Amino acid sequence: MKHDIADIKNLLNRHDIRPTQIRKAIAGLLFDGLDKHVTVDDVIEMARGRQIKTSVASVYNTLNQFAASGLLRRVSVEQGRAFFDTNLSAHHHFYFEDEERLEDIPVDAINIQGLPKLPKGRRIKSVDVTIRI
Amino acid sequence: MKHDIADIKNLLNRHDIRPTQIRKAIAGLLFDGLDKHVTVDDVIEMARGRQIKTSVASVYNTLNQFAASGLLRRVSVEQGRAFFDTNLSAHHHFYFEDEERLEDIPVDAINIQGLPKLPKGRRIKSVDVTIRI
DNA sequence: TCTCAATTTAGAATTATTCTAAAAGTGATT
DNA sequence: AATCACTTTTAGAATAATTCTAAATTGAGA
Repeated sequence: MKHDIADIKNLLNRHDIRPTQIRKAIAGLLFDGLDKHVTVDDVIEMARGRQIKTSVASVYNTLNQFAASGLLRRVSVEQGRAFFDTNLSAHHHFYFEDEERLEDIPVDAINIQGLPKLPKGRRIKSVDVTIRI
Repeated sequence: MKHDIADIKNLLNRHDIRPTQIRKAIAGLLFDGLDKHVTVDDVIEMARGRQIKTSVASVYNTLNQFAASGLLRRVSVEQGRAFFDTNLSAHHHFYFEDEERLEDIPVDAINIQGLPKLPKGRRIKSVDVTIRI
């Protein structure tokens, strides 16, 4: 589902994020209904391509805040750059090492049976399955 | 199984790595029979503690080479530092986010049934399961 | 022991990210 | 619409992990 401007504002409001200019602009780039895995540089380029004037620091601020608010999922597959995933439903990843690129694996394509018992006082924050290919 | 000096030399030879001073020294620190997850800084500190004189660049060179030769497994759970895992048999990981620390999960504690079909011309390099807690 | 390619090293360079503090924007209230 | 209190944005500096460079050192084989 593609979001229009009102949807984007609503989405931000629902997550207690003040819908400022650049937040709306970046949300508009990211939440267009297509699942994406973007780096900070990707977002800077996308913004440039659509004449959105912003700064490197703002892109970092915004993506970090979106991730902290549960609007994006941060994916660590490389020791260098971070990827941000717009697909928030449960799923896994292929990582194409040579292309430095992620691709979603539907959750039901992998059947995980039985998780290990957790150390005391811990709860699961996420279960990440990455298949490197 | 704890390795003595001859074992370490043999281990490097078997992996076509010239057993130089610092390589033997770092291998001696890492391959003592206990599974470890170390960062570059950890190794630098371990070396210092045992009066092994070396440089930051050499630790990077050595760990990178060990990883490339299959003597270590590089683990990417954070966007910043790399972890190097001395346990080469199949297993998974707990990642303690607050402590920035890894712990092994035995392979049979998680039962993965059915992997997705791979994109054309690809083969699996690794299947990494990380449970963030 | 000599030689030469491989290795080590200190420090510079690079890259991703965070920090800082000043300028601009925001939303509520007159 | 003007004011006010706060939040956000931004350029550039700072930080941190890692790689690069080029000179010095080492080590395996003749």
